[in-house]
Amino acid sequence: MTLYNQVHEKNFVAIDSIIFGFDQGKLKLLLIKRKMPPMEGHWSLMGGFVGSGESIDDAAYRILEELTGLKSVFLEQLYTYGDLKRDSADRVISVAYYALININNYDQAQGLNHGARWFALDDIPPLVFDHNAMVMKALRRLRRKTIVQPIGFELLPEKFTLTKIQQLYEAIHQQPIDKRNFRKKLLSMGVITRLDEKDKESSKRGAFYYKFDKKKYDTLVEEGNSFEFK
Amino acid sequence: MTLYNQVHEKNFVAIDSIIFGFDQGKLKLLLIKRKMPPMEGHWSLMGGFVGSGESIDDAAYRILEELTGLKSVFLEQLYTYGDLKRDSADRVISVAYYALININNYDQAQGLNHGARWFALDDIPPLVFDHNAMVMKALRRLRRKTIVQPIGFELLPEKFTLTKIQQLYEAIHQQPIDKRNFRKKLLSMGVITRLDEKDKESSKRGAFYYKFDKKKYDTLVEEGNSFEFK
DNA sequence: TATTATAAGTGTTATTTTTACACTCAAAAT
DNA sequence: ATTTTGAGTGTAAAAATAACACTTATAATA
Repeated sequence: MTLYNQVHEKNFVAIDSIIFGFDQGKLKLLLIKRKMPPMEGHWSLMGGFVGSGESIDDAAYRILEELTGLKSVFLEQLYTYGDLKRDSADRVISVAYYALININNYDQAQGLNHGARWFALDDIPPLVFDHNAMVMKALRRLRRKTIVQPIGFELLPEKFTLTKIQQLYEAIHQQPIDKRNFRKKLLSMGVITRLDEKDKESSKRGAFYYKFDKKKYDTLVEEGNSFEFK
Repeated sequence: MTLYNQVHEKNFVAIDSIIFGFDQGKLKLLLIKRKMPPMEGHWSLMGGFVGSGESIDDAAYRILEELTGLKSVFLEQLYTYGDLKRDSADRVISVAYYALININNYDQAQGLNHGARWFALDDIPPLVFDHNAMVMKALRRLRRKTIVQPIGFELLPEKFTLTKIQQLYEAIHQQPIDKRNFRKKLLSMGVITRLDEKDKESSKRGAFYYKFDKKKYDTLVEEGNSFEFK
């Protein structure tokens, strides 16, 4: 018995995860088929309850790992949903997180346990509760954030071509970008480095691989400059 | 007994409010003296627990009104703090909200009940738990948001002079702004209207009052344009 | 009533950033 | 040898931003 127990009520607190991936030029979302009532069998975000002995960040990482097998990936709190009737079974407050993962690293076996499937963004089915609203909010956040911070790279393999990253930005912002302007600006920021290796998959000529240079980015930030990319 | 009760644990969920005001050219914060253990007598954000029968937004409005007497003011969810040990008495998950109020409308009598006082931003005392971190986060959010949305007006009286709003922006962003450029840009957005009335308080000559024109702003947004102010 | 003091108000130019736009190159496949 | 395909590259116009200083209206004062 502690100080607050006499006086105040407790609530269920859950986590829901919006998991973004990028594949075949499309931004995608990892959804699961809900295995328990209410709404059993419906498409849903991955989620789970926050235990009384874990922080909400820890809970979010635990739940993400359970579905994807991934531990150290980009995961950021999005928003907390606290309407009374949002979960049809009981009063549950849900803290939504969004994750950006490199789709190649995703552990399919684990996903299948939950009936998980990747959906292209323009193909998201109706989801349980307020999950569609969560997705929309996450998407808006992703759009804004990729302008101001170099988090897009989280969705790509370590080595990527300029064409790939342009396609990623086009998918996120859903609009075509001028190739020359894009490259000029991205390279001028000096946070990606060209490797000596070429990708020969997608063209005969081959395209240079680049990688994100975290050190240079950190220096840039320390100097008070900012990544700004629109 | 409902579906989730057998299996999952509940947690205390609280609200904490970062309440901004603007007075005498300074951005200010409304803080209270904590009236109960733990940390009784220390400076703190206004807060309270979320009941099992109210939404978190409702709880935030209720708590804000209790301190300020104000109902329909700008109030937005900031971030949810969920570390295990953040409250020294028990495990409490706290959803932080920030409010922007016109300091003249604030009900002082009600504030005094809670031992409330306004603090200039560069004069914030050490606060209980993680409240100083909440304040910093709210400030960063306010800075970003005032660039992208016309929420600064929430901190001003309905009628304000161009000098006042410039002082507000200077206080928020903590840097001087060129007077001519500021006016040119703000007026060119066409979301404030000049009144026929002058403020004679702060100068002999008098300065025209302006008011924010929500209708024009809404039209601007509908047309796909955006308020962008740096 | 003339002078002074104070904040309000106002335009132009240089610099920087953003946008628009089309051809050559390298290499594999035929 | 020719064709096909995506990779790679520069310049000029337009727009946005930044820098900068004097005049005006009025109340207070001499």
